[in-house]
Amino acid sequence: MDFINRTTEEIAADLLGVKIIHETDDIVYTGYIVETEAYIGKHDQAAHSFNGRNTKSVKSLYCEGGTIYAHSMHKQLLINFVTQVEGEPQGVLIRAIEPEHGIEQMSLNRNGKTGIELTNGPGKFTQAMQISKALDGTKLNANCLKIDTTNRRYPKQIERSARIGVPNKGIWTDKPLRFTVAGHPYVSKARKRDSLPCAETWK
DNA sequence: GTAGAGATGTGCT
DNA sequence: GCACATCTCTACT
Repeated sequence: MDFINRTTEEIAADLLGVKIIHETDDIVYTGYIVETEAYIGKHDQAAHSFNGRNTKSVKSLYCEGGTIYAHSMHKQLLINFVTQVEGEPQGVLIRAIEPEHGIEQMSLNRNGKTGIELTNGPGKFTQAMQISKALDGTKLNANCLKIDTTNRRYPKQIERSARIGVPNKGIWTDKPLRFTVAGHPYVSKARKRDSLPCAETWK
């Protein structure tokens, strides 16, 4: 996976279907990415790095591509993969996954929830997979959080739409920087009548 | 199942 | 104090 020599939008689209792996002491969680959002650094009013903002909490965004940026929000934890070269603060937010291994433990982590409620939101899948803020600033595949681009899947169809939870940000509110696997039931805010069985959304 | 309000913690101002 | 890249619950269809 090349996190540097492509635009952040291309990377966000290519991450759909990639296998994400989190190894803990007791169990290994895996799943497939089904929803991402691109944040385009200094020019993007919705990005934490807008206008070159560089405070302690966003400094991971300024690292080189492949670094993990973890940000807490309303008691939740959100995970981004940093893109581009060092000093260019762009990244891809991981919003939802289809769980594969460790589902029973995910259900316990999620207070007994089952089905799509396990991982169909950015704060939900981090809770289900027990991802911790300690990963902020570390690199992908260097520690317990990894991606597998060999045993990955490929979406039949990719859908673009405006990003979620980004109001009043001028033209950036409506920009189609959100990428989803078309029809996938684990995509956040999806209507159930619009979704297909998981197996039918992959090539 | 859907829509809307309230609850929350962290970090910046 | 306030703004948030959110979640959950309640009330209603």
